[in-house]
Amino acid sequence: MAAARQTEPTAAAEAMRPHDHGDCIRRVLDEAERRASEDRVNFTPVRRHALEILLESHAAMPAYGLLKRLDEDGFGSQPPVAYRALDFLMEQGFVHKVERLNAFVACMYPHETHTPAFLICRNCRSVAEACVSPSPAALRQEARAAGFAIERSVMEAEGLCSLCASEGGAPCS
Amino acid sequence: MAAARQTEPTAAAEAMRPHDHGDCIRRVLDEAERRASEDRVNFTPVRRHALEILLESHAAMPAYGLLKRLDEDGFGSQPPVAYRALDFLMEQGFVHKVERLNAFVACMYPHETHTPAFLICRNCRSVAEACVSPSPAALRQEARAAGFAIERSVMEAEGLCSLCASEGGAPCS
DNA sequence: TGCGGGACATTATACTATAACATTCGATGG
DNA sequence: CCATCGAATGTTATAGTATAATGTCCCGCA
Repeated sequence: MAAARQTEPTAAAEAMRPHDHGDCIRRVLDEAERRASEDRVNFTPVRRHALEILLESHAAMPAYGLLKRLDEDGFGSQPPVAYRALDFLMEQGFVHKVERLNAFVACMYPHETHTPAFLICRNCRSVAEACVSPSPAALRQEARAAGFAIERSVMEAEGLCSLCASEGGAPCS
Repeated sequence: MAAARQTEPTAAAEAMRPHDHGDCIRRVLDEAERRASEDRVNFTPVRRHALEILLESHAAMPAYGLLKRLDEDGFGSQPPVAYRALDFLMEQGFVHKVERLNAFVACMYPHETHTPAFLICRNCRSVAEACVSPSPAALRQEARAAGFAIERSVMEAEGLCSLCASEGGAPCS
């Protein structure tokens, strides 16, 4: 197992490792619930369930994968079902889109607005959200000089996670 | 005109402004030509022409937009024509994919390997490639701790360019 | 009671990307 | 000279992603 080679227990390192999702699911879901009622937005069943599904999977999930799950659970089978839920969840900052994969992940740090940064394994598609803010400062500087108003930004790193690297290409988890 | 409000003449600021593309097209194309023959890779007519088209447009172009242009110029009308050329150009680092737009831009700094960073106007879809390397260092640090091997990374900022901001939503150029 | 708006349902379609296999053509070596 | 190997291209089909457009339902509120 590659897990023994970890050097420091960072957030990304933790996320890459198998662990009990029960705790983080409950924690994030509670936080989302709280934020939603605070902001007076409508956290409807389908929206809540979509978030639950993404939290369970704890990996990048394509919209049509989410849709399939929602359909199985009785929420409808048409694309807008998934995309509307995702739009809402992204607006609220509960979910990020991983552009490189055309897939979606639940945000693990919903308590703070941030520039998400992902470590994406091109082999098993596992996605760890780094909690660093990888210097949007420099980009903001550039943007200011260009008169450009940044509204959203993403940094994505693709590569091979430790498990996939050590296990010769087998998908991890 | 918003251009008067620029503070510093950075690369992004320059790219956002209308200018004579002739020079940068020739410069980049020459550089690409040189690098291709140096690396013994096959810079075929369709690949070269695809790069020319992207350089002319100097904005994010979708694959099917490129395909349409290639078809008009007699290079074939089927999707693989465009995607194969794009794959080659991206491998060589002559073109970047702007994930957020599912679109492609010619790289303005083909002489050096870098982590591209884009300033994407959500209104006119203009794309300026910033020449800063926005601290992949922090992400690399995280990645190392997680045993994750970064192979490619991108930072994307979406917002409103100065022209679109000042002209109330009209597309620029 | 009527009205307005947000959420949801439904249908259709546009857009993005790749799989799979056939063909061509030039370089290389026997 | 010819075999053949591989890179590039041609061709057909299909998978996957996303949104437009329109109508309905339901709840809060004047």
